[in-house]
Amino acid sequence: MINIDYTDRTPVYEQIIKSLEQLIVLGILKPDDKLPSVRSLGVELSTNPNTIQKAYTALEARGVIYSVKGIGNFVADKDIKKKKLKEIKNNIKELLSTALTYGLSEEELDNWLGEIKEDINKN
Amino acid sequence: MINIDYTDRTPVYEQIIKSLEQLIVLGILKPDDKLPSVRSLGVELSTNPNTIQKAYTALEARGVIYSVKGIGNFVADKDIKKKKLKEIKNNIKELLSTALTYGLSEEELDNWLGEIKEDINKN
Amino acid sequence: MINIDYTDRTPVYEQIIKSLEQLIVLGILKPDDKLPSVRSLGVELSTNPNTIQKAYTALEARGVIYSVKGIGNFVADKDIKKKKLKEIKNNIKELLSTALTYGLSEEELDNWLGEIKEDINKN
Amino acid sequence: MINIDYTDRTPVYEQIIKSLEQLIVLGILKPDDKLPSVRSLGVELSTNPNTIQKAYTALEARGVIYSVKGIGNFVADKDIKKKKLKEIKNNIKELLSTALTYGLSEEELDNWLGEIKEDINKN
DNA sequence: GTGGTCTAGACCACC
DNA sequence: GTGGTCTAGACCACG
Repeated sequence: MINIDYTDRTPVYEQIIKSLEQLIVLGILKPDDKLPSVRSLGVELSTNPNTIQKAYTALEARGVIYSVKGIGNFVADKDIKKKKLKEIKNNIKELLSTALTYGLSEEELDNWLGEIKEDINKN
Repeated sequence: MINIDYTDRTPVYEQIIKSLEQLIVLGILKPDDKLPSVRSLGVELSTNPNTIQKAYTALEARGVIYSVKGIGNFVADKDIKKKKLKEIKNNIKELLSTALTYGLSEEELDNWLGEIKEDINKN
Repeated sequence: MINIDYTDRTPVYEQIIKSLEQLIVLGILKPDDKLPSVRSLGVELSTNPNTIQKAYTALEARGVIYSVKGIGNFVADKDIKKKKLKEIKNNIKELLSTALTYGLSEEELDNWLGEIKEDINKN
Repeated sequence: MINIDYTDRTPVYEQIIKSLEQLIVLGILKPDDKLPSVRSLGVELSTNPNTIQKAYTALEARGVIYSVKGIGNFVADKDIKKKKLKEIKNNIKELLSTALTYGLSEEELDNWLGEIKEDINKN
């Protein structure tokens, strides 16, 4: 379920975080579901268990999962979806505003959005 | 013209690259304009000339500037603008498509875009 | 496997780049093979790790290798061979065309090529 | 008659040397012809007179030109052509031999040469 | 003065 | 341990 791209410059632990958050947002992992153990996921992704641990610790700090000592890690939050969508919206806003300072006219912008929506619908 | 945020975790040389590209895209630096010398910019940004050199070398590798030994570095490309806008467009497309896989309806998406455009026009 | 000529005026880091590209083209280093670490190669070539780093960074920018932080650098491209051969072909073409503008007749040219091929076959 | 490409990484004075040698090989500048003065060529190429002087000094060291104090610089050698052609031949030989070590078969090589000759004849 | 290369030594993030 | 960034200081080639 999780794919790591070692070619990518983004750290492995961040890729794991992103993947897990996605699985939760998509509802594939539901609240109180048990996450794979640090060791087993380490084997599966052929990466260092420390790296998995780092990802889990970060997710716990964000309140996305909670850990029960000696038992395992579990999905916590139901509101990641909202947070993620808000995040995406802000990113888009920032991108569009820099595009405008780069001289993109409002008309071109509307063309862009049209094209993008078409493109996405194709796939 | 260039501001470095030393508290920012993104490398100084990348901040320099980004700033210079922006100045070029905005037309403040035009083709064949001379860039500040590695030493002078080093003093100005109170950073090491090697760091500036690294940024300049990277920009040259990308074809954004060209360098003449013993003379200086100069703006090369007139098409960075297009490239940058394309880059931004692709980023937006990716963000929107993940938003949709996260369950955003087309209607909500249009609301988003409306709000975003309003927000930007305010400033 | 890599030899550096410090009396040569071409920069050390370029010599390293050239050597590594050759090892890859010759198939001695294959895709996803791990390159020596910047530090170990630095010791081996009795040069500064920064110089190795510079070579690796340039190779990564060209898409010849990819780097994984904390792990190492790895061979990426399988098509360097084609690129290199194309490069050579273009160089030959340029040389021959200037030879012709210098007044070399087509007959002499064919003699040349014959001699050259003989010469190479001897060794 | 002389074009300098400041984008090119090869030093200006070497570009000047190459250009002058070419003019001589092509017979545009003939033995005992007077070369432009250091100052006038400096103005023409909008480059530093020192740079021109450096080129002239190098050409004199190679026996391609001779200088008469207070009078000017003059074309000397009639055999540059042979030297140049020999040089080109050696370069081609080297390129071909590396191409072969890179795994180019003799058959492919013959194809190459055919294509190259065609290409040149077109222009 | 300008770019470019290199060294020595340090520090950080990642695994 | 690995890559990556940065500093300080030096030297060379070029114009």
